Amino acid sequence: MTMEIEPNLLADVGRRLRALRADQDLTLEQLARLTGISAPALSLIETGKRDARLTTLAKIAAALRVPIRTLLEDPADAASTGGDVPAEGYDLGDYL
Amino acid sequence: MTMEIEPNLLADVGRRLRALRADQDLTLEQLARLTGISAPALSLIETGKRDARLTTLAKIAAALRVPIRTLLEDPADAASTGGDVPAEGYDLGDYL
DNA sequence: AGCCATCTTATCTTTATCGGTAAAATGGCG
DNA sequence: CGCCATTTTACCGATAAAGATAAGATGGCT
Repeated sequence: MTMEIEPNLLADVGRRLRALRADQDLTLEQLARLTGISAPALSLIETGKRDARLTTLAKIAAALRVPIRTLLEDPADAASTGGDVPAEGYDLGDYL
Repeated sequence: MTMEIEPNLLADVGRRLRALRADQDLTLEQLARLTGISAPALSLIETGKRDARLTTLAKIAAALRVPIRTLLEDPADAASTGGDVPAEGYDLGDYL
């Protein structure tokens, strides 16, 4: 279960981005000036229609003054922060 | 201090990626098959020479069985997980 | 030294991001 | 209702990612 790449990853990140921007009462135009990313590009990212590059997300996060990881984490499962490694006894079967 | 986009963001992510892959004793070839991303592309990402897209990082994280955020967080400042928003009384000055 | 696995780098093609601009939706608000 | 800000969408050109493949480089190991 859940082996796809989370099809709404982009939409989720976009939603968080938009919420963050709204929190600071910024328009796309203003964020565009802060980031150097055009407003249309920001719109596409926020609406989950564009697969942004890592440095692009980093610029936006920097302008919004939040760590990049904030854009990716579900506030819900953010509780499990502290233990990450998958137990190491993980076998890939006949995949390899 | 540190207002740039963190010039070694890609190198840092690459290092974490490589460490994660080493932990599971995977070769680039094997990870390539698991992710659908070519081994050369993985190599470029791990050496910080390529600015990967978000879904690309997501595929790799999924194959390595770690949350995507793991690739972006410095284990050092991972302690501060829990409070993110920058206090809201943040002013952008005459930037806008 | 020679072999072998692994990783790196290079080249090429396809595809997508991204900035710019301009034009359409959307949404208040008087 | 018509304005106006904001956002969305569409097109363009330039740059870059990503797959494929092949050629080097690196390193271990007998």
